[in-house]
Amino acid sequence: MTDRLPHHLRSDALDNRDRILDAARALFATEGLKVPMREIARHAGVGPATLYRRFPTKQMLATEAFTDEMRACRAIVDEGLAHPDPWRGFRLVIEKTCELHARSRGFTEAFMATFPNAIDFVAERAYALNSIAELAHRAKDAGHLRPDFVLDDLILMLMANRGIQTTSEAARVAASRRFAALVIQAFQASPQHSPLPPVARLAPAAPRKAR
Amino acid sequence: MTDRLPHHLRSDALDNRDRILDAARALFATEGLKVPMREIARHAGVGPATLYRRFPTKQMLATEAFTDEMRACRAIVDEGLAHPDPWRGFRLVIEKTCELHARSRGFTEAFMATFPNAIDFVAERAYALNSIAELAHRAKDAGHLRPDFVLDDLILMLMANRGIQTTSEAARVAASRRFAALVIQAFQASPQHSPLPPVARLAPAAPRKAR
DNA sequence: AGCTAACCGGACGGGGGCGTCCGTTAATGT
DNA sequence: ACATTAACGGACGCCCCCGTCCGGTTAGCT
Repeated sequence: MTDRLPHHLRSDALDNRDRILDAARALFATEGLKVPMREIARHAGVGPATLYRRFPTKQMLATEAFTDEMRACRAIVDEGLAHPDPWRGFRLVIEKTCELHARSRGFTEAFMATFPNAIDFVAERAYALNSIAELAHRAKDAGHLRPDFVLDDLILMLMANRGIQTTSEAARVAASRRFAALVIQAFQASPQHSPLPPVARLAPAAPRKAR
Repeated sequence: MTDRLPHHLRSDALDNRDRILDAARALFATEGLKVPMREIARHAGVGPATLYRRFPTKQMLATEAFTDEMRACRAIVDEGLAHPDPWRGFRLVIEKTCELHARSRGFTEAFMATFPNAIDFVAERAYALNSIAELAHRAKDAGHLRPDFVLDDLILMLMANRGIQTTSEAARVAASRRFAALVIQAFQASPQHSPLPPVARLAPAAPRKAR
């Protein structure tokens, strides 16, 4: 899926590549995906040409830079799925996902892929969503998750979490943590929940053959 | 506060001014505050100079363009405050506020004033926040609002609501409506709410003297 | 050491947004 | 009807970002 890491790069080239990725990770996290490519190049101490040579497009750079986060994302849903208590697992997924996304502004944008041409995180996202759907199903059966919960609510929650922007990362994480707790409270089954307004189709999030 | 509306504008000038405001309202709502000034001018059918002559800065334009929303915002909190049942009033405020913000992407940005130099909505915002604080106090006393609710939670909710972005306005409003319902569920007092993570200071939103 | 190819980054032309200047147009009052 | 003057908008110079080309540099191999 992702292009093979070129095996026979010269040592300086490989070094530059790493520095570029480090810079990209740092800047994407703090500034979001919209940082100018040149800013990344400058921060990495290389020329623009070098950056474009290794990563012709920002999407390729982002895809490469966010593999760690993508792995973490997968680990989170797997952990939640493996938890003996589905409701506990569900809560864990929400908490950790919110924190993960709060830590990197750019990752959320990439994951959401609200961008012109979607980064090919689609497969990973579909996997995560499917897993969570399964988890939600179990949590409903256990009577802890409200029955009218739908998967779109989780996407709604993710989109909402993205809106939380503060000055420092620490403040953002703290705010996101509290937000997650509130969301969990909202999702919890309760004898007295009034009916929810209907969902609207949000994003082409379903693993469809669209295109 | 806001510059006086120039009394002695020539008729064509006044006409242009109105068209500019209409265009600004439309574009701010759909595209957000970041639309180029020239785009607004083009959409209004005037030259850039005319736009800049009437509204030297984007903030002034936004301030003028969003007076309706601002008025609506004030009306909402007043209505909520006047409601005999404080919890019912609180819910109304949340629902209507979410919808109002869902309808205009730009208004939220202006209201939040996350921007370089804050638009002088600060006074209005402070008024709204103070009113809601009072309302929340009553709702807590009535035992319907969870006791650990703080005003920052509402700001958190607004920020989160801003994150909801969809293709159409209708979808955004629908999503926002459901979001509001979930938030209300989260805020409702419940025998079984686990303690919330601590809040982090979010924005310099705190009204200076009051409280 | 010396060669060669891989690699580097400064520089270029294009595009777009910004705020302002100034020559032209037309609304207004007599 | 006509002078006056407010008002208009095209055009200018500035800055920033984009993606690419090309002459100089250096790693790596013999």
